[in-house]
Amino acid sequence: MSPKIVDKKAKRKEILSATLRVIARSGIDGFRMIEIADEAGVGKGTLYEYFSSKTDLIVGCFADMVEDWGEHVNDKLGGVTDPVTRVRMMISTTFEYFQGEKERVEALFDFYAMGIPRRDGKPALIDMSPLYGEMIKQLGEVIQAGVDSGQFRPLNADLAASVILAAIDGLFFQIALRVVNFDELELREQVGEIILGGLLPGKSM
Amino acid sequence: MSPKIVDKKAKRKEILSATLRVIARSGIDGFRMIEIADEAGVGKGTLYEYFSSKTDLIVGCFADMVEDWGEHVNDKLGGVTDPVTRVRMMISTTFEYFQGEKERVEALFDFYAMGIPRRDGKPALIDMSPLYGEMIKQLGEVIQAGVDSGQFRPLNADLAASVILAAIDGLFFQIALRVVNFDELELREQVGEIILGGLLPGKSM
Amino acid sequence: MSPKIVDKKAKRKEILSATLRVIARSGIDGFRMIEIADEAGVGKGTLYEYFSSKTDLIVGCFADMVEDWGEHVNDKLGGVTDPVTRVRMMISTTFEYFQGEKERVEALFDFYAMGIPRRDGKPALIDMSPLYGEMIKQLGEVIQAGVDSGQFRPLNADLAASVILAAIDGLFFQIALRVVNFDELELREQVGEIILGGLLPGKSM
Amino acid sequence: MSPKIVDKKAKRKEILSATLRVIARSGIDGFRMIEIADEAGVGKGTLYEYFSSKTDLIVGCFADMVEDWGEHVNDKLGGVTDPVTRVRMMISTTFEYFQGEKERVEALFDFYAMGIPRRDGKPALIDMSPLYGEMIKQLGEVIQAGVDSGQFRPLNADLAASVILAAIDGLFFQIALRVVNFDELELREQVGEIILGGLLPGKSM
DNA sequence: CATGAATGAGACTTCATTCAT
DNA sequence: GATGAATGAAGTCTCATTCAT
Repeated sequence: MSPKIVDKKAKRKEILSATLRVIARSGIDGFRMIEIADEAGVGKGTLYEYFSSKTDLIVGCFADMVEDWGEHVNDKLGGVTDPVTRVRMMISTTFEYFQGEKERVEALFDFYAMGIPRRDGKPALIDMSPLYGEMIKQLGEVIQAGVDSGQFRPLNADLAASVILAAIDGLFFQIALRVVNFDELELREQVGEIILGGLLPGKSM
Repeated sequence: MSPKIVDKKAKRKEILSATLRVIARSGIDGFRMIEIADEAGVGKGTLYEYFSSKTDLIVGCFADMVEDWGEHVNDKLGGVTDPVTRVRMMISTTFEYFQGEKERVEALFDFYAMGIPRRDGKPALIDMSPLYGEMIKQLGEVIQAGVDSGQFRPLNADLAASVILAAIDGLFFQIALRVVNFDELELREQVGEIILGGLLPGKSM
Repeated sequence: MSPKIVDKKAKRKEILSATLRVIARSGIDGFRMIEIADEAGVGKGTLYEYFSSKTDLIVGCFADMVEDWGEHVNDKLGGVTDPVTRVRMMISTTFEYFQGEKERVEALFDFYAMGIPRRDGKPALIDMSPLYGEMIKQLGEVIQAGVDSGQFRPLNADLAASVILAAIDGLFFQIALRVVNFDELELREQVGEIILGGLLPGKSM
Repeated sequence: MSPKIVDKKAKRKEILSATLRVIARSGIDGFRMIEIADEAGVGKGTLYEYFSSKTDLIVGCFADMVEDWGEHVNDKLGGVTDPVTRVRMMISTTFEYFQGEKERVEALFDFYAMGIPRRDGKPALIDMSPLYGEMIKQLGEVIQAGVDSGQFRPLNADLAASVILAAIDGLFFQIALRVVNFDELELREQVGEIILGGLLPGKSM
């Protein structure tokens, strides 16, 4: 009579969380739906109650991570208005976020591979262009503000934004490869300064 | 007595070339061996005369590209000794190499996804750690020379090398996403300067 | 909550039964998994729910037949203690069992071919040595008892057991070849007596 | 001008000999044409100069062995006319022949499996019925002569021939399994007597 | 709602056979 | 005559997805 009460929201989140762990562990091509089911502690059929297909699950997992990352960064940058500080904090909170759960970094490049538009016409599973376009735009505006205020060198703000985001992505790859390790705060800040170094006007350090 | 004479080296190269094009077009998980065979204009069985498995083919394809890139860069950097010039040229020739054949960029992140070490114990298909370790070491030495000569700011040379390589990787991703396009020389040089900007001592530009 | 309920034991048995029929019909090398699936009325994938590989299926099929044959013989020999009767009945019930379903005889030599140890090191798919060792031992003990009681001539009991089992095997081959046909009880008993003849002390018949 | 002179007969024989060794080593389903080529020291294409297909090669190999065995037995039985001696020698020379080259025994049951007529209509690769029919007929005549002369008990001569051939076949199987070993002459003769025992009139041995 | 047994499309890989040299 | 590179048909096995319970 009284239908079982299920917190669909929470179970969905749990499935997404399990998916991230599994992708990090087995890679996107390698993993099987049964792994997700086992990891999430549900039956295989249940996955299809929440996601219409494997692809849908992967896309949902990436979208969830991006949204989560966005919230994390926005929380931290809340009232900060100074351009230099905003850029510096964007970099540091991003490292902080991804290093908080290693799975995020380990899964990241699986998602990236899925985001490349292919020549064969069929759209990439995940269309990341809008995401990157937006990120570049937002970061570019901050940088432009910094340029206008004289805190940054006069440079192509959008290009600078591209490079900063690129450096972060590339460093995540090296972290995933385990050729660098930024767990120590000091190193992380040094990297931040090197990245920022390209923007700051001449200083002797 | 006089068997058919075949240039196995050339045919192997042709298969690798076809493989790169197919990976760029269809992605690493998506492509099927028959696609490579068709693209290379050989029979399916022939692929297995040259590569023992799909994995072997993928690994061979990446190794071939890395080797080719290495030769390309070394050719260009031949007699150059000045650290600043070496770094600048490494960046520019790398962009030049990858943009020379768009397939390289489009396939790159498929390879990257395969290079991530997984928690599940089984080794990554492609172990890129040594490659990156070596690249960081070599670039780091050049940067260190520049630091010693006062041409670069005093900074952690290996970390700076990491960041430069990271920025290049990350920019390739954006190129693959088509959110940036460095086909124009001018833009490419601007990017080079932004990346280098982090290393150069204060200057007003 | 209430998943589909399936009698896995019965379905496994049905698959084994289908396998025997298919091997009898098409031979061990010739048959394809789809034939088994069709014969058993299940999908191809289902076979792999019950057996991990084609080899596993073949091995299981033989093991099942041997077990079934053993039970059949033991049932019949239940309370029989007289050595001569036991040997005679072992022979007759074995013929009875295998002729009860012609597929058994027709598949037998496919299994036998798989039981031969190969020089190349890799173990035979089916290790029949223990089975034959055990059969010889058990039959040998019965014969020895007959020798001790004077019902059989004094002879090497294990060797005699070997020869009896050999004659049965060899006759199955001729049955499969259709050069002899022991469907008639009379012939079957004549054969039994010829085989036994080697053991019994001089008699004029 | 002068065409290469090749002893096709000898090369054919060498290929057949290599085939027997390979079948003994790898089994009939397992072996590959390249193995035969390597074992015979010729190219793969050369095999097809002498045999039209893999099947043809297998059939030729078995036929060759049977012919060779026939000659061997006939040589030994040359002038022997006494039925008992002929039967005894047929048994002993057959053991001698097959144990002379272990490959023969090891390959035998692969051939046997191919000789079973299948229900699916298509004829067995090797039709052994005529061979066995002929063997039974010939051995049966000898036994009948022995029965007529009073040297054998009065029994169904063809049935007895069947049983004797069956016992030999079955013992070869046990030899191949390595559960018995008749390399020692004494054992071989004991076995011969046990087999013959079924035929000889009462004697106390 | 939840489950997992069943399914079959699809992909890799093998290997007998061909044929240009 | 001899060879072995090339081929593609064919078979095993995987795994996303469905659906009866």
